Amino acid sequence: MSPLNPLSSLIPQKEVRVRFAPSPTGSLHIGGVRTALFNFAYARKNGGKFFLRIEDTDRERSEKRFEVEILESLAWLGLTAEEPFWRQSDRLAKYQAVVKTLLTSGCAYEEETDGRKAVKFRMRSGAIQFSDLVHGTVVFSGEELSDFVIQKSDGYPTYHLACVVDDCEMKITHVIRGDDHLSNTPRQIALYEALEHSPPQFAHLPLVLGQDKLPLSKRSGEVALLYYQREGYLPEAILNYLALLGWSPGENREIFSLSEFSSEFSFKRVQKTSACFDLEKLRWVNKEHIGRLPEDRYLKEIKKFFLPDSDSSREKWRNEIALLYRERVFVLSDLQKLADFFIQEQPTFDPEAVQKYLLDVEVLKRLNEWANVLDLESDFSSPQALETLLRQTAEKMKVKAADLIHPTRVAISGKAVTPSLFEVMFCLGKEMVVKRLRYAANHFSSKCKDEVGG
RNA sequence: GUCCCCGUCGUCUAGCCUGGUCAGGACAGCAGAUUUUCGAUCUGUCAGCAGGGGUUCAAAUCCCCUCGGGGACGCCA
Repeated sequence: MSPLNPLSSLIPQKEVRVRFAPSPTGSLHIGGVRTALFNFAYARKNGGKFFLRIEDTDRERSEKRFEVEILESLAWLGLTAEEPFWRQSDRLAKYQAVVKTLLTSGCAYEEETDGRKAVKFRMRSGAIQFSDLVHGTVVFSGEELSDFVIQKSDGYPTYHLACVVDDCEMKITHVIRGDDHLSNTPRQIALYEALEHSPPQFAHLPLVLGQDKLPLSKRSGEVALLYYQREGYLPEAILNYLALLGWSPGENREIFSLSEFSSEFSFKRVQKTSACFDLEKLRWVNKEHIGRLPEDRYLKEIKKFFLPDSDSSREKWRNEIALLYRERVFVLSDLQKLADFFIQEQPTFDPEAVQKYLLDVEVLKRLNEWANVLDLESDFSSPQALETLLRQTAEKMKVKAADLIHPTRVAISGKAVTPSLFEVMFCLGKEMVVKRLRYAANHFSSKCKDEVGG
């Protein structure tokens, strides 16, 4: 017995075991990811184990493809669970055996409705109290709870029964799940009692709501994790943002890694109130993570979204462009929209940009001259050389540099907004720049309004 | 309806447990700067303790009520 802490030797330190238990009735959604994340973090924090359990007791709605998708999504996120994972449909015999003992002990009874025979659990009376790690003490009264079905007429267990039986067998120590299960808890505690098993600790996390303040649903914008993956959100950014929904490190720090979150996680800092999913902030968090990526990782990730099949000869060129846009990319798929003119034969002209900078006879005349200058003698060896040349040319034309810069930008990119024009010209190359300047000068001249009025 | 949970800027939150710093930060918004544009960057700024009672010298913080939101009450999970 330690003289410093006599209690430590009396209370055996139980290994922390938690689980994420989705049902494969749809794509993994961001609320589910958040639940998985908090489970994962709590296990990590306590040197415990994180399990995955597929709750596929709804024969109608469960689909194998969703199970596969959930597995892949968790792997992509890096929320790795113990192998192998559990699947409830593999354990029907176990549930049926438990139902039998409950029937025998009188805790359950059969009931026939509309010719279908199910088994119901006899809810006990009296107070049912538990201590929730997020909410503190919660008390329900057994009288308010009615008996409930634990085995369906098809022989499958219902959620409550399967969940409790598995949590017992998996030796789950902490059930960390969404707030929507808070009122299910007294029913499950009654089941633990009937099975003569002590209940685990419970922690009910605040719900993630859609932007409309309503619970996540198909109507509340995009809820599937897969969508965010395809848009080019980084797993670390999604996890970081979701961690912020209901938890904070307690200081003014918002960008952190999964391992930082895991080592700092505590239920003491978990919010009791539900949180709205804010796409704008997620985008910002994603941008912050993109900015923190090592260059090679950034290039590797962006490659999935920009010229993914380019051969090695264009690899260098693609990387130059990607780097040019690095601080402008919020989600990886932004690049293909922002830098589309690099890979298109002709840029797609933004009508507003054209209107503002190109529809002027004098401007187009200058662009033509400028194209000739570039064609004849230009030094495309560096962005700096191009800038010098442009400023000299503007001076000869007796116009401000900006009066040549903006039209050039629109002519070669079709856009009013790009990174530094000289970097863009440099990446695009002499041939393409000259060609596009001449095309614009020619093409838009017919569209200029005769200002003299005719 | 009954029971349970929750209520700090538009949104995410710090502060609450252990009353006493102009209620702090972030995203969005707005304004300004850079003038090679802006959805980039930098700077500044607006905005909140749901309401009402109490306890106290002092309440976002403790207590009660009201109101508001959410959840459960499925042979869904």
